[in-house]
Amino acid sequence: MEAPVLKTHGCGTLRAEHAGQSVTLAGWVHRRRDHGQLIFIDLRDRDGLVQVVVRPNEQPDAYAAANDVRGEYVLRIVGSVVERSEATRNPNLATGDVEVIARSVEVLNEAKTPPFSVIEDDDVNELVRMQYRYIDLRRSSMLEALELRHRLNQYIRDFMTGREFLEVETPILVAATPEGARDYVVPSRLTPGAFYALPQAPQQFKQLLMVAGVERYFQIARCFRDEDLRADRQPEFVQLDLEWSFCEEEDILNLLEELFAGAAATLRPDLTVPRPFPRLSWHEAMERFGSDKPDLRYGLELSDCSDIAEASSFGVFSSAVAGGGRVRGIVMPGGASLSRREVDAFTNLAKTMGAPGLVSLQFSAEPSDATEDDVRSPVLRHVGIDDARRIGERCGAASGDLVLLAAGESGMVSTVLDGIRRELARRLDLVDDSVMQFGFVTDFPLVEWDEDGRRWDALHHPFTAPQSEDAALLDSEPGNVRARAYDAICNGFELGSGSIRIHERDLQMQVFELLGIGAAEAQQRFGHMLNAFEYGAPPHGGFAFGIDRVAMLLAGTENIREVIAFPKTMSASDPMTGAPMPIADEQLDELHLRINPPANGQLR
RNA sequence: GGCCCCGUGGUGUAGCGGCCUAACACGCCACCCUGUCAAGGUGGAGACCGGCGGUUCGAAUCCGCUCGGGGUCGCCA
Repeated sequence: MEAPVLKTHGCGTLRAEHAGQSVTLAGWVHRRRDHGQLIFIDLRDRDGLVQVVVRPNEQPDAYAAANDVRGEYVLRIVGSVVERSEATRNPNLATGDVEVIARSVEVLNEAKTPPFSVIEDDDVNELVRMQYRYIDLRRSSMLEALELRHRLNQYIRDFMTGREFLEVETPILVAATPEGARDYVVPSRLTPGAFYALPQAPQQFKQLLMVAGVERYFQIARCFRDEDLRADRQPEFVQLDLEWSFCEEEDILNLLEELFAGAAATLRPDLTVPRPFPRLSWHEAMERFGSDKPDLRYGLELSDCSDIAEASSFGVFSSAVAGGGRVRGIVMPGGASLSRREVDAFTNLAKTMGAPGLVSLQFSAEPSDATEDDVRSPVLRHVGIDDARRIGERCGAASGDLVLLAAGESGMVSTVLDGIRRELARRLDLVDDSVMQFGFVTDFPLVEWDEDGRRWDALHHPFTAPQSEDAALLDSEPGNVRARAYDAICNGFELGSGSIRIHERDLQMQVFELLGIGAAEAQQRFGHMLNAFEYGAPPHGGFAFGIDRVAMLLAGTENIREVIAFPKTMSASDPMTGAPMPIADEQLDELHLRINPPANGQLR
């Protein structure tokens, strides 16, 4: 690093080879140890820590200044690097072979006692951390997260540049899109009553860049979605957005595999990244794991017992199947020894995810030759020993195992068993933190039926191409049309998704129609896309993945806020700046806006 | 929108109906101390228990509402 005027060296950079040199350091007081006639100051800057020694006899002024110094004071120290004696070296410190004998100690700024420790990695209330984020970010784990993110961005830029992708910036003030996520909206002053939206993704622009002949585009793009937050979801986030002309699925998946594997190897060489990345179809993922983003680090696969249930005399089972639903199960190895109370805990978990309950079967013998005495279940007399045996065998249960079954609407059953599966993996300690298990999920359905809206909705987005062999089904059975769409997953998280796009006007119109967007509406809302398709649009496809999430996984945390410098709370607010906040009446007037208070009358 | 968890000195926790005019650790302040590096020693300050209301002779402890934080289902094309 080029030294600025006020310092010559980074604190953490000093080594034995610097011994004898005069240095000027500047940084924060990490710790101060006062021995009366000898004061040690651990001085911290971005490079790390070094011990500064201040003695009264040699430099009375420096000593006097050091006496008044407190934690987090900003100091400038002029002194000499000396090698420590053998007995006083500190092997736990990178700079532990040396120390700096201070000639002068200058207080550049004082500091109040921080609201929480910069030193300890305490579990401090996140609200407080966010209120004082500038202090929180001083903690080494947070600084490391910032550095990791920087290096990830750097890696991505180099990688994409090396493959001749062109970084192009797209607008932040864009047109609103009624589909998909709720838009963040910005009022227009020059066009009273009109609004911009903040982009949910640069989707249309990047496709238009393909029409423009850019061929290979990428952007580290800021995206906005006004939806409820989660541990892995923020209202504004950063994506690597890419689009590629004349490519097919294989090109993109291979590119992504190289990118993810390379980034992981560079940033976290200590982690294992199994290759090639497994690929499974959406259908397979849902059948085997009940999730389109399964954690592939462990098994615990699901089994379908719908046929057994259909013929069952147990009403819960038969009516579930009769009503168009399914009955599926998962095995907990060794779960037969769980108490009723422990099994009920799983049922309660299932209830939080929408299941009326769970059916449990605990086998104390091999299911194939289990008698009624070998199966413990609250509903054994309803299910009957024969079906219990069949279910146990179907699920692959062994003696000593617990089978948990969910019955009902297919989507709910998947949600519930996915949740149970994750919980079982935790309980059974099957989650290997040293592995980043990437994978691809392919062949997503093109559309799904929206029961509330009574219409077909694009699963990915309306520009996704259908698979050519399914194109004939677009009119007859749209629900069975597979899209040329794919997701990247890792350790149970969705990293991002992409697709081969439609580049022909007619097909695009056909899909719009399927989605209930008539010709007039399509022209009005997507006219620019349709027009562009008439001026030589190349075949193209692309992808976008969340950089925050990748950074989170590389950092080994399950909370996205830990890798975002200034994140928002669950209510999408920033306790430090107070955003969002009311604006002045003059501002409202200028924008021709009036506040319409909510029914409960509560305003900030 | 639903459900779950949490809210006690600066920080993290304990206390879960009277023993609490609230305890412990770290931090903070003062004094002592020339080799520590989670320094040490002695002494000290600091919360009325998120807010409001209720139950009770009595509440940090029970109940209701509310605010805030976290998690999750729905939502996130």
